[in-house]
Amino acid sequence: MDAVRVRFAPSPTGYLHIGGARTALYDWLLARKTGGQFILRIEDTDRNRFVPDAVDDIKASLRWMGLTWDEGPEAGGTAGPYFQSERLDLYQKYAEELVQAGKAYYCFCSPERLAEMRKKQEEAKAASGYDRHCRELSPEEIEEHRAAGEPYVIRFKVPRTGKTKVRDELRGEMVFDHGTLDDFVILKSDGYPTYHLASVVDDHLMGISHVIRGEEWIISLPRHFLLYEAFGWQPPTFVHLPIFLSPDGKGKLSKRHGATGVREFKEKGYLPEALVNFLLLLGWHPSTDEEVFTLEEAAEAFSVERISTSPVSFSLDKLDWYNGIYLRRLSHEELAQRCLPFLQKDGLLPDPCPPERFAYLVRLMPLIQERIKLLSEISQAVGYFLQEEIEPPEPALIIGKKGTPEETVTILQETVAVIEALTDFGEENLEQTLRALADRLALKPGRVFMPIRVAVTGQAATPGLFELLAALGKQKVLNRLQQAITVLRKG
RNA sequence: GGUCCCAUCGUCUAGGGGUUAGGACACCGCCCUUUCACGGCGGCGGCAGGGGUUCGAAUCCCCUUGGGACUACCA
Repeated sequence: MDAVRVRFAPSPTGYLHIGGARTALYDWLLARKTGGQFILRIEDTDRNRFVPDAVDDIKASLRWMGLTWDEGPEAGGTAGPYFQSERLDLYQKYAEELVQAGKAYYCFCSPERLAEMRKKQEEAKAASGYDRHCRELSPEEIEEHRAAGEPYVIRFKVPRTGKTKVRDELRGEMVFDHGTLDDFVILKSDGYPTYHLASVVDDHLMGISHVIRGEEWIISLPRHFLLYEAFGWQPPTFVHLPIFLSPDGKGKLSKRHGATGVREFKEKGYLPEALVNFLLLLGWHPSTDEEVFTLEEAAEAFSVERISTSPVSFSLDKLDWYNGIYLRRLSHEELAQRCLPFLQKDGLLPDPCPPERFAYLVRLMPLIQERIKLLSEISQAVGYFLQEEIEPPEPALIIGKKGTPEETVTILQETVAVIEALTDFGEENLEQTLRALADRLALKPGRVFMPIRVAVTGQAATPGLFELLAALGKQKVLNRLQQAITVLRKG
């Protein structure tokens, strides 16, 4: 088998979309699995929809996911340039070649005429498509138009009869009748190629062995096969990935359905490991029941044959679960590192963060690692440790469902007393002391612990009380206990 | 409208002639427990419908239905 060369070819018309990210992932995986090359090619042939910082976002998002490319922007390579806008002469040359060979022709139809034609077709409920108006122009007529400086496009001359047999690796052979195909544009009037021409020319010139792309392209497959045939080139293997449907089941996934850009997932606090794993299983399945894969493990297990063909509803619930899995796999140091930007954004830690404060953050990680599922939840989880003071909690929250204000004040006062006497503020000693206190007051441990918890954290759901108190430190604990007592007395 | 693709729990899916139709997420219950999580155990829940083929269809074929894609000088 020839060397595997796959390419991810996004169009810089927006930020890297989650669907594109999956395509890139499968590309990368196939290259890795086979020891082949992963190429990044920027398809910037639409000058109207071009978004200036889209290329940067695409590169950054790919890198964030760990999908580095062997050839492409910044990486270089011998098959470049990797921006289609820098290959215009190539497309023009090949388009012209087709014209010379009588397989394509100049078309001088104005956008207005085309719009009019389309309108009529719609009204007549006829099949849509170019009416081949310029297909049989005589050389003289063509010269006349060109001499007049009229803009033109180059259209591919689809055979009037016959069928084209195409092949998708997952779906097998499909046959398209030429009668359903129109003479599509391959070179636009601004000298830029359309996707059809550019991708075929580049895939051939770059030695691409497998084209992995979204299912929305399968309808264009016959055009691409026709182009390969016209050039006398061998088509690559095509793999069309199932489309992502919106979670509500209405149409394909789009911006209206919440986060669809890779960067948005990053900002929401998802780990790239989780996103990658989630995307991996959306359209691909191993032969085992395994569900958790690192990028390397996935590269080992991946195979094109196990990609599915049915449309995928893009529902996020499993992503949260994956995020939890990978969050818990991180070392405390690493977790802290990843949480840091979120805490800085919320003003809970300075930027840059002094080493001692970072060390304290690392110290807190074991307390919250099992309790957050998004990095963005870190501020809520750890805020009361990092802030000197907390808002006085609501009396009702301190007292709890079953307690009385009087009893709660007593509990808190007794707690202050025993804690003040403590010299060893370690977890174990704290537990011993407070359990003994509950015993002495003849109360259930929970009855004693809950008011303390709320008093020092302001929250009812927190890490274990003793580890939390130890991490907070004696002074803060005492201050907040006092504050709670004051609040209860006033209320 | 035309062309094409797709069809197993709510979701992602395994299963490709003989299975009590398997797993994961979500949901519910129980256990663990100072709260919340984590974890463990259990439960709920599915082959779109109709015809064939076959001794036997979730599995193969056809039709219907449903969903989706495309229908640009966008990709």
